[in-house]
Amino acid sequence: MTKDAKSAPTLEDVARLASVSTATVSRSLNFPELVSDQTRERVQDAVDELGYSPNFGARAMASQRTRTIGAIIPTMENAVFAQGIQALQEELDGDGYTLLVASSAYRTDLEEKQIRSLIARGADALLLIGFKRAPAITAFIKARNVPTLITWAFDPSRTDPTIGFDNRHAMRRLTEEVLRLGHRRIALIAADTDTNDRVAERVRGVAEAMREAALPADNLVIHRTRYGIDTGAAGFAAVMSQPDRPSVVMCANDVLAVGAVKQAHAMGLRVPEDVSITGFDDIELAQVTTPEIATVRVPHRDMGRRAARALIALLEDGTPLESQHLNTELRLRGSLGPAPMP
Amino acid sequence: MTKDAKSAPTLEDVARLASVSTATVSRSLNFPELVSDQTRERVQDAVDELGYSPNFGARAMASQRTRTIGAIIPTMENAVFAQGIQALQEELDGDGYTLLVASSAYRTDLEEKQIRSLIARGADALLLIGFKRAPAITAFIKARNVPTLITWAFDPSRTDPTIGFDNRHAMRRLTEEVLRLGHRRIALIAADTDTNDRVAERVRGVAEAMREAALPADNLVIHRTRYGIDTGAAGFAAVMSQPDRPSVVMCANDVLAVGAVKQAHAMGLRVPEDVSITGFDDIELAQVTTPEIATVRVPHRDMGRRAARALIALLEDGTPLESQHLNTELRLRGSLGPAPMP
DNA sequence: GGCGGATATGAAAGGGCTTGCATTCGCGCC
DNA sequence: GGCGCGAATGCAAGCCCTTTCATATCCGCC
Repeated sequence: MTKDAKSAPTLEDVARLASVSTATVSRSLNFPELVSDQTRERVQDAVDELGYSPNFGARAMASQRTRTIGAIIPTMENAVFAQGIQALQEELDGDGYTLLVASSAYRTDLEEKQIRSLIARGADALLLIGFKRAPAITAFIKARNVPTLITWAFDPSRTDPTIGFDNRHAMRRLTEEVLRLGHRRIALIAADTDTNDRVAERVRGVAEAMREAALPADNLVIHRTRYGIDTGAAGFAAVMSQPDRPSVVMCANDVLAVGAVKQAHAMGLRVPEDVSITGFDDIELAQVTTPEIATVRVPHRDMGRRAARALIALLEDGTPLESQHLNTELRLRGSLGPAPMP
Repeated sequence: MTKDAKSAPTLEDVARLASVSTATVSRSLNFPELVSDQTRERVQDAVDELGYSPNFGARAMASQRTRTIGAIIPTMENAVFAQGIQALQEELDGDGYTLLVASSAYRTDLEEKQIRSLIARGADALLLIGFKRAPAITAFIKARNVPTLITWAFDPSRTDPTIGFDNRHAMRRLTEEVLRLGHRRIALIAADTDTNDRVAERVRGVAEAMREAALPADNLVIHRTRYGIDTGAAGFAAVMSQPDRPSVVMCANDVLAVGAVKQAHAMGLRVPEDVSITGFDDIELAQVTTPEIATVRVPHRDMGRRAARALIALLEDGTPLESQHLNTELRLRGSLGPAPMP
């Protein structure tokens, strides 16, 4: 009856039970090789008997590290980031690191709050999506000396360590393919580009390809909306109800594209005979519609895994973070076909 | 030049700059009403100037609470839990609580690890999915005195505080509807029931309805598999390649059902003319296929919100957790039709 | 037998915050 | 004018661990 039922056993409780000092218990748990077999066993027994597990806060405070990586993603509601984060998590887990995930709902103010919170929680490093954020928060991270890795984007002109892909280039290639199929009037459904630089790049990619093909800017209609199947559907309805209908509706991600396909069905339009639809990301969702969605394959898992490896190498051996450029691939599927004859 | 560029400013730094004691700074931040306007202002200025934010570990240690709720969900890879968790998070956030989410990949051993980790991190309360777990870990939670709320399930015979719905009853009602449409041979694609009690209940619900309709147990074929669109497709292919084809393939969740629909297309089977398909959960995904999937609507968001409210009420005012039974609703959609004439 | 050098352990100093208790101050009131 | 009281603040203990430095022990070897 030596312990209060209410509160967790501490190192000291274990030490007392094992008749050693707290230092020895700590070593026995963290550096078993520094302790004699006999002692280690006694300590282990005590630990088991008490059901001891170390207090994270105290440990963080004493050791000044947490083996915790913080990641902030824009949303958990759809699968866009799920795979990459899952891979990140698995890889970190294998090396005894814990991933803390927060979601910002695509809001920069929330992202800032989450960044502060993760740093306050002692995250040894951060993983963020995209480049765009307020200078103040970037400065804060720098001042706190927290290593930070950017993903889901790539920009050679930036010096921030990045493991990602070139959104603009990928979208440009997809657009070139679209143009090759004879499409001339393009609608683009995309999220807000002010806070989402990946989308801004994708939009730019479309524009670039069109410019290069000497098409007037008027031939591109951009519809802004939140991400969602429902908003994709609404967006599709909106762009298709205009006087000069586009022959292809490109979507800045697959979730929107799925909504678009759904809406096309609802409006009695055949895809791709009447209208083509494209997406971006190549999440599983892209292959459940009929027809399947033509899209850009993003190496989500690979990106997550590499990010984990880079962060671990940094934290364990001090290997500096180095940017890595990953390739995307076109996935041309049934939803994209030749432009209908006028 | 009073601070080391490497390390974060502390309460003491702020206190010094504001010419007050650390106690006053602490109070000024946590209980502003206890401090004079003038002092509060000085403190705030110092905080801003230094870019101070409190060290979470130290705070947790000193105050013995973290305003953090831990949740462990089986997977983040699909949307089954996403909505509920999102709602939970939003509601907690509004009251200054932080949600820590971990995923267990449907593995009990991982879930245990995560539970320990969340408790070590000082979670003030836990939210878990379903009832099934090892007695040892339940005892551990009890010993640590961490309030725990169960969700995504409901079992009146259990005393554990639960906010959820009755999986068995829901599936039974859906099955009754299936039988009413003349189906007699049923295939059921479901995840492993040993570790997943929600699924076990759903399976039981189907069996109950069939027994009540005096159908022999042989008329139900159960195919076990992991959750996934691909595994759903494979499962569908498997059950449909057997000699005595079922007229309906019921799936224990929508993700599997989507895979089934996809596979039906691939096999040239018309849904529901040749074969009916049903799901469970009513996630967004269920409405992107053609035809849309008949399923059971689960009040995800409501569940998340209520869970948050209950936990906050407990932590703030000591209001004991009370179980709440939420209702599900059938969503009969195009994928379910009358059994074909033999 | 005694000494050097591993090897194993202990004592104690933080690390940053909260909070009970003590102290100070200014005010109203008798 | 002095007393009591509430408001504002300070002091210092305590939360639980890690880690440096010192100490104790044991071994082999000259």
